[in-house]
Amino acid sequence: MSFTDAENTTFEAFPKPTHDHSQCVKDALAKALAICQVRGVRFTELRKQVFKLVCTSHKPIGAYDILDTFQKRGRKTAPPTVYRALDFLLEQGLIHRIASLNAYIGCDFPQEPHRGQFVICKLCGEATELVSHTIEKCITGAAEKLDFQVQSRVIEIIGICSVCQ
Amino acid sequence: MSFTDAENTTFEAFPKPTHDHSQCVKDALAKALAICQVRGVRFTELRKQVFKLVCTSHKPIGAYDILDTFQKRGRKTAPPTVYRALDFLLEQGLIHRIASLNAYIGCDFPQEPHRGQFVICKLCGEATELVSHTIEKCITGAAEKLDFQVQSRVIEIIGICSVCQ
DNA sequence: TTTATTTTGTTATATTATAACATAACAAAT
DNA sequence: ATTTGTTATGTTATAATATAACAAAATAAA
Repeated sequence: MSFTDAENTTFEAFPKPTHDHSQCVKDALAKALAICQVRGVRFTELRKQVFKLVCTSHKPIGAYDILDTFQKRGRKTAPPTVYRALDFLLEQGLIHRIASLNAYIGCDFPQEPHRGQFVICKLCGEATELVSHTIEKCITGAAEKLDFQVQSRVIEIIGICSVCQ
Repeated sequence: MSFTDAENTTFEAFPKPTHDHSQCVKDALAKALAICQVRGVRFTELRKQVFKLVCTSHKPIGAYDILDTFQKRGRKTAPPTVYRALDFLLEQGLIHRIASLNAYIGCDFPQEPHRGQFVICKLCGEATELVSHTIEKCITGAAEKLDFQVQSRVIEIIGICSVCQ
């Protein structure tokens, strides 16, 4: 369930440790599948497996964590296999990359193209996504004044979440 | 020369290729020196050399570029030497790290502690710094609603600068 | 069912960053 | 000035993240 506040920021509440995560994964998978079907791109078994691993929790996961999991499961996997699947998922907007962590997280709003803005807890590692139109506007405004054509943004807010305080 | 706009965003104009860059370096060095003196921390020769290399241009520079330059100059240097100097400069707020590029850039406003917000040109690699209080407020607002304690942020805007269009 | 395209596998290597321990330089106190 | 503690740098090795280049397999299109 997502919220939209007075400043026109949409966000998911910070994931509570008690929430039913299997439902998150189920929902995310269903959405991803539907999106790929509509777009006529292939949600192959490999990509699905990588996506599921990224969605395993709301903590951003590293490419090599995914690799290790595959290998522990007995699947002989090399880095490019994982990175290619991640690249596909990034292109389709099904996941985001967290630059400050070199890690990947499932997208909460994959239906519509958007730029993720993230709030990341240093202690538990959990992260949640914002879509703030105010931040967007402010960035757009500053960019215009600089005569700068914006193509992408990295917005990551790091600190301590409500659960960990 | 920096500007402040109606949305309370302070920024440097995107560096023009014609600007007198030696003056930038001179100013930055003077500021850095003064700041270190006031704080009673040591702006050693190594740190100064690394700082000068970071300030060589307004393009964020990689740690290994700095390393290579030292080595080309005949100074036998290993990565930790460079990273430690960078860490010092980061701690003192004299430079910033650009997470999306794994690179480092001189700070335009080192006098006062602040969070850098960056606008980075994909084509020429040049970058400039913003200090937008509106973005700050928006982040703070969203964080409050999430009951989240903000410690740091990564704000990087990527696109095409006025010069490269 | 051949052909073209896309996806995945495989090997090697590039890039960025840090751990761990040794030495040197400096500062403070006798 | 000289010992002592502290900070900074040197050195070696390695960890962590990511990509290049080419081969094989799977799928889609003709």
